[in-house]
Amino acid sequence: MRLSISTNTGEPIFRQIVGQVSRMVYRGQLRVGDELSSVRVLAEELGVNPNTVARAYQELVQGGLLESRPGRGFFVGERRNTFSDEERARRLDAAVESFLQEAAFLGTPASEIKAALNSKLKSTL
Amino acid sequence: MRLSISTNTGEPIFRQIVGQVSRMVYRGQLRVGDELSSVRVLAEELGVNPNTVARAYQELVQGGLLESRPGRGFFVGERRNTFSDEERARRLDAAVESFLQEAAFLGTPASEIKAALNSKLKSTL
DNA sequence: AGACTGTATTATTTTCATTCATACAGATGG
DNA sequence: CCATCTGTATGAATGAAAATAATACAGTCT
Repeated sequence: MRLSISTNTGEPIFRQIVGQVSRMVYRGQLRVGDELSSVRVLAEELGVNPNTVARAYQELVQGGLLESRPGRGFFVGERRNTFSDEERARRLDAAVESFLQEAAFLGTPASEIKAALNSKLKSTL
Repeated sequence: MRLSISTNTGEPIFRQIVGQVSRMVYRGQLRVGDELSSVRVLAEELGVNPNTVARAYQELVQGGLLESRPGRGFFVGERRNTFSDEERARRLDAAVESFLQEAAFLGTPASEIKAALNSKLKSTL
């Protein structure tokens, strides 16, 4: 399933997994019905504890991207809206704000900010 | 200086300060030569430890936004490039990636992603 | 039956942000 | 000159969260 984690970034491992799987679903690299690596297998591949993977997968279930079939595995599900409009807007706003704060810290011009975003949106979707 | 922090978000306080000051400089709400609230005063205002504010300010000095004048205070300085092009590109890329991961997790359409970003770029700059 | 799956629980370790308590030196104004 | 601001530095303690570890149990599949 080709996931990669970094341990030096401060970004929690379970959150890295959530983010990467989210993007793979978003891009269509993972489609409805696809089965994910099992908790234990992915944990082995990444060299982390199974509990950590399980937590990430649970988060993705809560987020409406995955379905759990006990005894079988985790599968990409039909997208469900698990957040209220307010909650979703609030989280998106926080994400934008966080992004712009880092861009401002780096002194990145607005044009360059848009370019960086657009390039990633086009090249991967 | 109107800064606001939240303690429930998981985002470290010192990082919130760095981000907010960065944005104020980026917007021009803080201009070259302007003096910032002193470490102890801002700490009092925010109800946090002076060390936390000091750490944030130090980070902003490292980032090339502020200058420290011992015994006098912190001031907005002429913007210095303290990061190599590679480092800057790397950090910007990481920020974009993090942003897109959250957007993907929320299932936000590309059009909405751009809209959210553009609205913040226009309304504040 | 055996080997996988997810799930659950409890305890422990680790890491990091934050607080607390001081202390010291430079700058400033009365 | 002295009081009071400023930044800087240090070391210890606290707290919270992530991650690990060790099991155990139940469902599924061949």
